[in-house]
Amino acid sequence: MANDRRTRRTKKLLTEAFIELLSEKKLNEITVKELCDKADINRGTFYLHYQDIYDLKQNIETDLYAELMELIQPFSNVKELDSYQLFYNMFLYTKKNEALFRAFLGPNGDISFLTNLKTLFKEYYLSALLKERTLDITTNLVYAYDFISSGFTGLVISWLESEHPYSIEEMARLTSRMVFDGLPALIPE
Amino acid sequence: MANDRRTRRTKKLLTEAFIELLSEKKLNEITVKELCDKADINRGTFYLHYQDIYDLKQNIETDLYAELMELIQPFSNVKELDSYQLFYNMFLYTKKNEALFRAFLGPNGDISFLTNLKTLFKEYYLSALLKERTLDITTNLVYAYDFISSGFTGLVISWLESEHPYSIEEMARLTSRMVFDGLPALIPE
DNA sequence: TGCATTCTCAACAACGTGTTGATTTTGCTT
DNA sequence: AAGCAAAATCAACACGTTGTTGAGAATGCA
Repeated sequence: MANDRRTRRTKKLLTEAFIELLSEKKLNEITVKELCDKADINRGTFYLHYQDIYDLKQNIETDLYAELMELIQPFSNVKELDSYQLFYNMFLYTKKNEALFRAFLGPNGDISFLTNLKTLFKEYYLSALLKERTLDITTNLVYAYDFISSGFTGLVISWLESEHPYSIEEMARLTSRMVFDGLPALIPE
Repeated sequence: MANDRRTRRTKKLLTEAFIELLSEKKLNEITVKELCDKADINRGTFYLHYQDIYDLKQNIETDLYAELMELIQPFSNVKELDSYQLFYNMFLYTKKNEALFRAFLGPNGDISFLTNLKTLFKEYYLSALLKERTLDITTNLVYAYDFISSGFTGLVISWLESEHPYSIEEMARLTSRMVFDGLPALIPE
């Protein structure tokens, strides 16, 4: 059932139409009927694959998380962590999936997607540090990584929304500076 | 019309019921009917004050922004900026309006509320720096403040969701350290 | 080619929506 | 305390979306 060409086609069309709709209007304003009209799919067919719009959204997100984990995974198993490279890869990935990230992180986006993204990043990034050095996990440390992962995802969002005037390299470097040196490093004089 | 005791009562009841519902289910799952049942208000009355659920939400948010601006305003007009005090006041405010912030920033929350919160904070915090020192607004600087405001709101969210094991003082101090010294300041040894 | 699966189509009851007009209740005003 | 205006209630309405159904057509697979 999952690997029938017709099924793949249907899911693909619905997903594309959904991303497109999400750039126009809020999630709650999107009806199944409207989505199917845009995708040119019979409404009954939609219900063959998804329970409702939110189920569809959930499916798309789950696929994204899986890909992201594969991307981050290698970094948490290395002797010496290259933060810059991690940031770089993340920025690169968001650019490659730009339409999707814009939809999920933009004004009509989904706060739980953002939360999951931050959590994912935080877990791997923190565990990478803990493999580099033997440290106790303190409340301080957890909050510090909350700050960093939120700051980082915030940068991703601004970067996407501002038509990325900075290159991926510049964004990764800027992130590194904020994480390791703080604000003073970015204020002239 | 706005200052009738009946109107105030209706709006208050609807708002309270809404916040309560938002802690249970997602925004899109909340129907006008359900909301009015919970608030024990006639459904027709709801439409006397709001267009729909999202209009109600918008109204609540707008009130919040107004209060927040009054809170931040003084900080952007001072000769020497006390960042710690600003963070402190913000944490204090979120604690005072905890139910509301939990609803809007929690799993069923609203991404545009978060965005607006970040923007508000960023604008005032950045303009405070620019009054302290005469600087050009560079892309670097704007992104730096994106990072900070996202990190800060991220901390607020984590803090609220973790039943705040740290005091407001500790959170404000931790934020300061992340902003001005970066991660190394929080890693022991 | 033949079989199974998927998609389409039309129809259905059920439900929430937004609005209406008539009526009752409430609160400001003097 | 009385009178007037404004707000809340109630019942009813047409409307659109939802989720499901059964039968038939189209498509992919082997």
